[in-house]
Amino acid sequence: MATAASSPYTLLSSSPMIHPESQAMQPASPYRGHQKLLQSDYLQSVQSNGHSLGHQWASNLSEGSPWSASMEQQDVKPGREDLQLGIIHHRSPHVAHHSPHHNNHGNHPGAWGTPVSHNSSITSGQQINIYSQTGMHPGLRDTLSPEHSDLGGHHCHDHSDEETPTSDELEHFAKQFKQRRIKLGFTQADVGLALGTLYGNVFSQTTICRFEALQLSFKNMCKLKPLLNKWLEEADSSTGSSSSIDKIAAQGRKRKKRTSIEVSVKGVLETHFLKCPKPSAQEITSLADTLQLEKEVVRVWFCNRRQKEKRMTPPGEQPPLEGPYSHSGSPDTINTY
DNA sequence: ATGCATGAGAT
DNA sequence: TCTCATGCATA
Repeated sequence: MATAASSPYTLLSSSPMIHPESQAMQPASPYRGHQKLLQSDYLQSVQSNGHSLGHQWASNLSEGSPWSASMEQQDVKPGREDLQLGIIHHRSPHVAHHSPHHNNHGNHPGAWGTPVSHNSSITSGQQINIYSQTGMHPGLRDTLSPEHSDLGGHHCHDHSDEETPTSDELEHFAKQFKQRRIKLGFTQADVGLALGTLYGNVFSQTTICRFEALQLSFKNMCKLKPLLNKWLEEADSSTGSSSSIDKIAAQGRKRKKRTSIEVSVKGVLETHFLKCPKPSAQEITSLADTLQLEKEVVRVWFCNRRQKEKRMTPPGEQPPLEGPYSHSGSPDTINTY
């Protein structure tokens, strides 16, 4: 495997490989959630701004106290007018997408596999999960509150669009998306950039990856789905057409180096997390002191840990059921041509 | 693919 | 200060 030269912090690190991908696919269907509460209450800048990176760490190689003294955020905005990469948008088959946002006020976030035992009303009530309670993983401790504003069954728009996809639907879409993406020869990073180029929302490889792996919150998945779906349409519309992948040179700023927490320390943190997922500032401080970590690091660790819990596909509950036989028995129907 | 990190908004 | 969306850097 040709490994890209890992330049710590210089300029771009765009791998010159237009090579589709090389990651193992996970045919697993992690969760079997069934919750149709959509909580897309916000529709943040979905367009109009293509880049909003702001925190750029000054090249501070010294790891003495990276983020304590000089953390200036001088955002360099690369005026990328419009970058065409790969996809040429020339025709849109059918742009059928209305505003899928009927803002529901605060609901509980995350909680994918939350077994809604009393799901009474769905937002747009149309696609009921037939998998009602086939098998839910105990790994997910729900955040389900008995109160869920149904707000649903009155103004039901029965548009067969991306109203409120179910977990199963999202799961399927993600899977299909990945396959097509790969078939088309795009990397996750390509897609992320393309989204920015086409719609003004740039996403990183990370996000695309997490989407495909269903490691985002339900709400987040719902938000991204339309975008990715659109990209798919565009991409497959221009199949065969010259797909020249151009990458833009990265900026050259840097960020703080990632703190590596030792495994043993992680173990301690985990233990504490199990006891108390939300330690107080005091607790965090003492814990940090004990572990000889900065308080911020500990605090962030807990935050991330909580987030991880909220995402589905709890670590360890990923059934990769792919035995010795690597037969691709996927009855997917993605044949467009 | 993931771990640690940032920042905007909600509390 | 937490949550939530998101990403750089890294394994």
